[in-house]
Amino acid sequence: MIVTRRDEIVEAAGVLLEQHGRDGVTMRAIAESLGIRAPSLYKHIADKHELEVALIADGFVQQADAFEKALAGGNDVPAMAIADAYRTWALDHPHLYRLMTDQPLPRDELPEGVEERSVAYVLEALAGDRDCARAAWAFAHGMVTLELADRFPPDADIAAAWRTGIESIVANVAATQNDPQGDQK
Amino acid sequence: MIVTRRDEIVEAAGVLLEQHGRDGVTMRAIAESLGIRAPSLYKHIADKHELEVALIADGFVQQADAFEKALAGGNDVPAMAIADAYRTWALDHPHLYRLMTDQPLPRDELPEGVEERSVAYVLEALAGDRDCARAAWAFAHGMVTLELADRFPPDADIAAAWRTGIESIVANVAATQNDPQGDQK
DNA sequence: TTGACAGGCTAATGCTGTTAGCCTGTCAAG
DNA sequence: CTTGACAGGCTAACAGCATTAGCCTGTCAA
Repeated sequence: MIVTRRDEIVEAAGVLLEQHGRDGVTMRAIAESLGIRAPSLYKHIADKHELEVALIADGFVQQADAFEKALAGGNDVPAMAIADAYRTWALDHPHLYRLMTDQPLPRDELPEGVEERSVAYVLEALAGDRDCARAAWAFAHGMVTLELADRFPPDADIAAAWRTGIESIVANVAATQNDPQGDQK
Repeated sequence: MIVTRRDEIVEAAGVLLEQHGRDGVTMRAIAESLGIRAPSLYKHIADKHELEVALIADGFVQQADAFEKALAGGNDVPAMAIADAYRTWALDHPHLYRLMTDQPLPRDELPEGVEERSVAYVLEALAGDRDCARAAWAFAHGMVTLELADRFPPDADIAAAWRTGIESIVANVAATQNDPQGDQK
């Protein structure tokens, strides 16, 4: 597998992002960590935005890999396994996670299928119920961003809130499955 | 009620935020909309951060007011009323909403009680169940940010996902109420 | 040997927040 | 009245940001 200069640039940007957060990712810093000057970067990438898109795409792949591993584990309730993996991955890569979710997704610029793969695992874990999958996804995303932004009080039992949320939604899936037409009782 | 120059500055910043998004809020733009020059702003505020904190504090008040009005409405399920108000307010003030949630909350710099008031309504709507309140809050926050970031596919029934999520969590509250010790069946 | 091109470079531009230092109008104290 | 302080403007300037223009050099194919 050949490593182009562009790949090196993206990787350097990724390292800076993890280590120094979003503000640490400047064109000068990226260039410096490669031993060149900032304007030279533009021989390989169009602009900083393209760099961010590459990082985001990378993030989706990593995230989907984490989901896959979690589901493969097996014994757990699938939804809970995904939820754990979601939280763990996000807390392990806070800056990348925020980069991926802070802004409208630049779908057109992302490689085909990269987003879908990640979403597919969530859908699978919720037995294909789209509304529940979206609710679970939103819940997980909300939990993570609130935790990353220190919005929960210090004494909050965050794990309990996760269990409560996921169990509630899973129960709803089960109910819908048993009673697909939504007939009453 | 006296309006200080500082108030005018904060208000001008708020208008710019609503109209042109976060990037539109520059010290020069704020100054220009008041007919003065950027450096003069520093006679009234310490730095841009202080300005953002003021906008955030304002946002919490607005949000809490919206919740209050929603709960006062009455006939609905309280949790659903709050959820609707949450979504509506956020979609009406997308830039302010993001400013409020994008970054770790600068709690020390916020006026006392401003955050608590907003949270209290959510807790009230969930019958005081803290885990469920946190789950519901995270769910709502996640739904809003995903919607604002265009993360749902165009054909997604967002309202249905809201209903699914809130109903799931409310059902869980009811269950816990009836069975507070968590005994089985 | 020539010519093209990849990939560096410096210099410069226009944006950002922010500081230093100056000036002027208002207003209270002597 | 006059004096002096101060509030609140101002210009000039700085450092850091992404980015562009234009130049130079080493490599490699024709």
